[in-house]
Amino acid sequence: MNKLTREFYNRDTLDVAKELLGKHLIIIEGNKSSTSKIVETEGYIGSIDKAAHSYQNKRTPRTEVMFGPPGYAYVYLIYGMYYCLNIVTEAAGESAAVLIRAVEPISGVEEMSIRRYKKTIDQLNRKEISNLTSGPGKLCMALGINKSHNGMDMCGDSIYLTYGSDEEHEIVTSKRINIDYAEEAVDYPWRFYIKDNPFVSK
DNA sequence: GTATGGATTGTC
DNA sequence: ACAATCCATACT
Repeated sequence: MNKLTREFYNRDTLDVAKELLGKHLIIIEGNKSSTSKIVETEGYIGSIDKAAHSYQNKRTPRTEVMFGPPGYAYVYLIYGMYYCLNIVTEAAGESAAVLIRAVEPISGVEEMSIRRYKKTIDQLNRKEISNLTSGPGKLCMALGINKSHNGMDMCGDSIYLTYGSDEEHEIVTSKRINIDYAEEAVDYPWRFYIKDNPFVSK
């Protein structure tokens, strides 16, 4: 399957956020791999967005990767417990990224189940299955994404995206989640998800 | 050095 | 409704 190239990410952040829906996220580690379908995203645009870590192009050790070239991973720890995965967008010098808020498991699901619940997939109940990857922290746990992935090239060979299947999907647009502090930016319609997909965050 | 709070989740 | 849990950031 064709990989998304760096040029895909070198564009308007909200266009990238919308178009990432339905794409497949591939992670290779050793002889194992996982595939999941992106079903929910949010755009963050440092130059104008009070919800972004890099608001007003604030450059710190943490936000540095967002100022670099597009197609790299920005991974940060939230609430002292969970990691969140973003893909850097727009040209180097801009500080913008797309937060991957939810994915649908496709392959390597046994590993996801173990990482998330220390149980095999057949031991999971209905609720646990629907909670495998239905949130930004959940999907990082399931996919084994951590601080070591920060700054990784997502156009390389160990973590990358493909065009996936060409299934139709309807895109829903909404306000972003859990950014109550962001004043006027709380109302920006920069969250996108696939309508009726069961793995969209709750 | 100290203080503050968060792009979340699971449980109560 | 709220605790868990800790690091990045801002301030002294």
